[in-house]
Amino acid sequence: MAWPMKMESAAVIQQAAYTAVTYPENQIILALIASLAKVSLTTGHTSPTGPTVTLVQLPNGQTVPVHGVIQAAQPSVIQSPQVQAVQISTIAESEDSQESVDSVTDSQKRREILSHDPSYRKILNDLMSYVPALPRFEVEKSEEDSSAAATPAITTVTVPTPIYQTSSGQYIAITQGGAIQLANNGTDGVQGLQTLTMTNAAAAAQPGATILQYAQTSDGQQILVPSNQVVVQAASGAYQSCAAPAGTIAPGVVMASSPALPTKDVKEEVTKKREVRLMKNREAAREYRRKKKKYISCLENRVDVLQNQNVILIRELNILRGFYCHKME
DNA sequence: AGCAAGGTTCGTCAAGCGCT
DNA sequence: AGCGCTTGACGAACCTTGCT
Repeated sequence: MAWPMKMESAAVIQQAAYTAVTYPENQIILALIASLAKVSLTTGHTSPTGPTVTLVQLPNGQTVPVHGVIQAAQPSVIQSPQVQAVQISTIAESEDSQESVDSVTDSQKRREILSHDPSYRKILNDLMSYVPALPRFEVEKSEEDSSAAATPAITTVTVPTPIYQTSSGQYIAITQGGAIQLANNGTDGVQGLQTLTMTNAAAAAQPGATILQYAQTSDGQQILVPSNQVVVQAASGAYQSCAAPAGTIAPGVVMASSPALPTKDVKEEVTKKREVRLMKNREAAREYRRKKKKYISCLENRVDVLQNQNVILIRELNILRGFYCHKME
């Protein structure tokens, strides 16, 4: 078809050149574009209110001011997935492909969400490490990280998560309010839910203290209690917890620790330490695998982005080839 | 349904690294 | 040096799939 074309072709050339020059890996394409079209691009300044005006000098010496169609120099797709998505959708629309529009919209949304993901940003930064001129994403601390940071040190160090599992598979969660919830492992978890009410007399952690203590439930099972809490058994038989001033126990209260835990038994101590270590490592392994999965999914998304970008560039190259051949005739 | 092969998930161990 | 965290490797248990 005949180009209504000077403007459009110039815009395409400029867009292609811009796209290519933005990504170092596209230098070959850029060289090809330059050799094919033999155009020189002069990007005008962007007024605060108006669009960029780009002067495109065509091989015959004619200078074409290009408005509107050519967007002002914008951040690279590689920097920002959202921008890439816009570019893709523009071209997809011109291709009259509803399917690709839909998929692009989906991926746009997906990338928009992902762009806020620290793992994704880290990947992007890694990928951009060979493009020093381009700005980096600031890797945000994830929610878990920030929440972990806000957690008092004593809690994190001694008990990473207040959920414990007994030797019989029961799960024990110690809530913020100090209640102990018991849940049976397996399908009947709800049925087996029990609650031991605990009164947390002082929320403040005692820094530096590492106390391993076990409370015994009604069915004789031992449970691990955070080191900043002392579990005592009141006269009524109810279990209570209070802040544990390091090494001191209020007189007159009966410790509910298991009789099977003689404090001077080194073997027991070693066993308990090992259990804590295993529990921590178990949690760490879970967390590591979770992060790994997230990272892999981000990489997969990155593959999608680059594949789309590749399609765009090839398309633009073909257009330019056609334009060049047309000019030569 | 039963079985085997392959895949996935999870817990554990151990090495390495950074921090104090 | 000791400690805690991260991460690769390994094995066990469980799940999925294809075949008979």
